[in-house]
Amino acid sequence: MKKIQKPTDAELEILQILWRDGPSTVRSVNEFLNEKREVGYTTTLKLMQIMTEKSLVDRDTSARTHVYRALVEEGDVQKGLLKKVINTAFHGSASNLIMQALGDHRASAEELRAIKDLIREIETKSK
Amino acid sequence: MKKIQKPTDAELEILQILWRDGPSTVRSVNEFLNEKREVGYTTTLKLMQIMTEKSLVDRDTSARTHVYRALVEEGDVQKGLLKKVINTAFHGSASNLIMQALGDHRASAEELRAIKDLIREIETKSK
DNA sequence: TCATTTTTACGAAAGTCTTCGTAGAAAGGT
DNA sequence: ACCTTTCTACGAAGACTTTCGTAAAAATGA
Repeated sequence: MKKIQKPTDAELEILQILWRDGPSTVRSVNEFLNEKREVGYTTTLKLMQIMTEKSLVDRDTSARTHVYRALVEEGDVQKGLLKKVINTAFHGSASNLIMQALGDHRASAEELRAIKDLIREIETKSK
Repeated sequence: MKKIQKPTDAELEILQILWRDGPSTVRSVNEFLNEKREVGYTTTLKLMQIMTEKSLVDRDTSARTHVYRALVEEGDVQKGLLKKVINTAFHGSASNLIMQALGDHRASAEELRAIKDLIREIETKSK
C-alpha cells in the first residue's frame, strides 16, 4: 500500500494535464492552464518545482527545457481524495457517499447499466 | 439553489458534532473534539465564531453561555464537497466517482442491495 | 467580600497554499 | 557581437486556516 502525498487543488490541475498529455514542459502546461484562467508562467513553474519535491512528478533535466511527467497514477490520487471525503464528510461509509452521488446525479441509462454491471461483478466474486 | 459556503476541515469536524448532538455549547463541542485529539478551548471558540460569520452556524446569545446550532444541512454540505471532488478529480463525472468508490470499497451484500434499490428507483422514475 | 472559574472577544503567530517579481543563465535571431 | 526571448531558481508577499495567549466580564463559592 503506497502512501501518496495528496496534491493541492492547483497541483491537481497540473496533474490532470500531465495525465492527459503525458510528459510536458512547463510552457505547455501553462498554456493549457491559461485556457481556463490566467496564470503566470512562473507560477506554474514554481508549482511544478514543488511537485517535484513532493514526488508527485519527476523531470528530465538533460535539456535546458525540463520535461515533467506524473509520478502518481490518476486512480491512486482519486482513491486518496475519495477516502478523505468519505472519512470527513460521510462517516467513513462509502455507500453513504455512493447513495448521495447517485441521488444527486442525473445518471444516464448507460451509466446506470455500467454501475449495475459492476455491482453484479462484485456480488459474483464475493461468492 | 442555495449557495453554501464550504466548511474547512476543522469546521467540518465541529459541524459533525452539531449535526449529531443538536444545539451545543462551545464547552461541549470542545470536549467531544478532545476525545479524538487535543484542542484548546479558545481554538474551538474561535472557530465557532468564524463559522457564525460564515453563516455555517447560528447562536443563541441570550444567556452568558452561547448555544450554537448548525445552519447548514449535512446533506447539502456533503453534496457540495462531492461536487467539488467530482469536478476536480473525476472529470465532472459522478459515475466515474461511483465506480471508483464501488471498486475500492468492500461493500456488504446489504449495502449493495441498498444501492441496487436506489438504481431501480431512479430507472423507474425516469420512465 | 474576594479569589477562582468560566466565558466571550480579540489579536496575532505559525503553517500552508498560491501567486508573482527579479535575477541570471542559455538560446536564438539579425 | 549584441539584443531579445526563453528558461530555471529563488524569495517573498498575500490569502487562508488553525492555533492559542491575554484580557475583561460574568458567575461561583467559600
